Amino acid sequence: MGWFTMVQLFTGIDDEGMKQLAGCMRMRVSRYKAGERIAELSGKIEKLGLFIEGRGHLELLDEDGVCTRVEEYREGDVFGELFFLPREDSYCSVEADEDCRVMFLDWGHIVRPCPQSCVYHARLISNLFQLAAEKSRQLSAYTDLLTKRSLRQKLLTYFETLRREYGSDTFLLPMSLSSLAEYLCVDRSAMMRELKSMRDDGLLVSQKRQITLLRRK
Amino acid sequence: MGWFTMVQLFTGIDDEGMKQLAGCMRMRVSRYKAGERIAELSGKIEKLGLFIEGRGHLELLDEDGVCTRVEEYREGDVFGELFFLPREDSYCSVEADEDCRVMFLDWGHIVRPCPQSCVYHARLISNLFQLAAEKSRQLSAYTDLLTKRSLRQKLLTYFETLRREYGSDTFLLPMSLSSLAEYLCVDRSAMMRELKSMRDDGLLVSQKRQITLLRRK
DNA sequence: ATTTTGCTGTTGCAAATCCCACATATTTAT
DNA sequence: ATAAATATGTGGGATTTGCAACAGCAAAAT
Repeated sequence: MGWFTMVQLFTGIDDEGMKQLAGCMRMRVSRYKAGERIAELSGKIEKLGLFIEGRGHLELLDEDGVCTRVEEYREGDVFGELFFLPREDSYCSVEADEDCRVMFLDWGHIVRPCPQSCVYHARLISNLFQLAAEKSRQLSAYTDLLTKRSLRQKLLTYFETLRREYGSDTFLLPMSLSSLAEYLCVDRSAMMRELKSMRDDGLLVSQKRQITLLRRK
Repeated sequence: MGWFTMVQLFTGIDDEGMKQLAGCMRMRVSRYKAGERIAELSGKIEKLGLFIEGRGHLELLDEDGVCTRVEEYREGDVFGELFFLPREDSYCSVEADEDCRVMFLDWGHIVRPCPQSCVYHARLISNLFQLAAEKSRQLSAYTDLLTKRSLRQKLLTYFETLRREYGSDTFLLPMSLSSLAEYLCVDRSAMMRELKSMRDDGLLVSQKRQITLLRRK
């Protein structure tokens, strides 16, 4: 089987299907050097890209000229207006952090009814819906975090998702403590203090990025 | 033209198209009394509903048995796993707040390639993608708010979106000040204090729900 | 007409959080 | 191997925010 079997966008599609889709969707692969611009996102759904090799990110230039990295991409990740629809008045682009190979699919051909009305086409659409739904879920989970009123609640909520994900009370944070503070939108020193306080209260054991939740309930 | 022309889900679809789709999608309309359960959402995309009449909401029962209203629906609004995909371990349902009429579309028939590969079908799918993208954008805008570190920044960010929306420096808040505080996840009295401080600093004029932004930049 | 309920506006005080500064690992680059 | 950059851990002190309480007002219910 080809490389694409590992890509969520193409789950359920075999070699035969890929061959058929490649023509039907006008798939094309482009190469980019680190630092190059891969695509610009508009206010309408019209592009769909897939990172085949290398890493990149989506950045947003706000009206004050401030540039922020909004999403990070690596092999297998998709981007496009379906997943991030910029406001009309902002400039938004996907940039290569390393040398990349990126596949583009023509949006018009995705939505347009396939002359052969092939099952592969339907599967691709289904996969896209799945990806869109998961993206929403992810965003919801994040807002759920942010709406928590106290630092402790934020940490616990986040740790809880990690516990579920790893299926274990002990896990390693997938990022540095500094980054975690940023992610939770709190001050790092305040977070360290709160972590200590949670250790003191017997809620968890922690050392560097290793956390063990106690008091399962 | 029919009532459905005003519904985002059916934009671009005429009477003829609706007739064709109705059979093709196995559309069916059900009635519910206030308080009744309209649907349960699972962890897989398999349902799509549309409020034709009446209001309702989506609620989530978390593992501790705490119930929260997550989304509110009125005429023309859609719901389903595409828009809110619950975690496997949670119970999630749509409930009627008033007497309702709700249309259901069969998800299998939406994704399955249409034997006639009709353009209406393609348009519906396209509309669904559009709705999914807008849902994501909305969530992103909200997280953007919540990631702001200070109360003042939260207020300004929110007011800025209202200014854009209304196209005017003066506007009426679409909710009570109390609800706004909840929405921004801050204490109401703290918010009132901050509003006063912003008035003192000449950033805006405000009285009750009426806001006028000064210092446009 | 009266009561009840909810929204607005304000205050003192307590608690949580942020900012800054420093010391020590640990990792990365040269 | 050495230097530089980044990550971790801690603390003091200023600031922001949350909490609780109250009063005036307006809308809605009785």
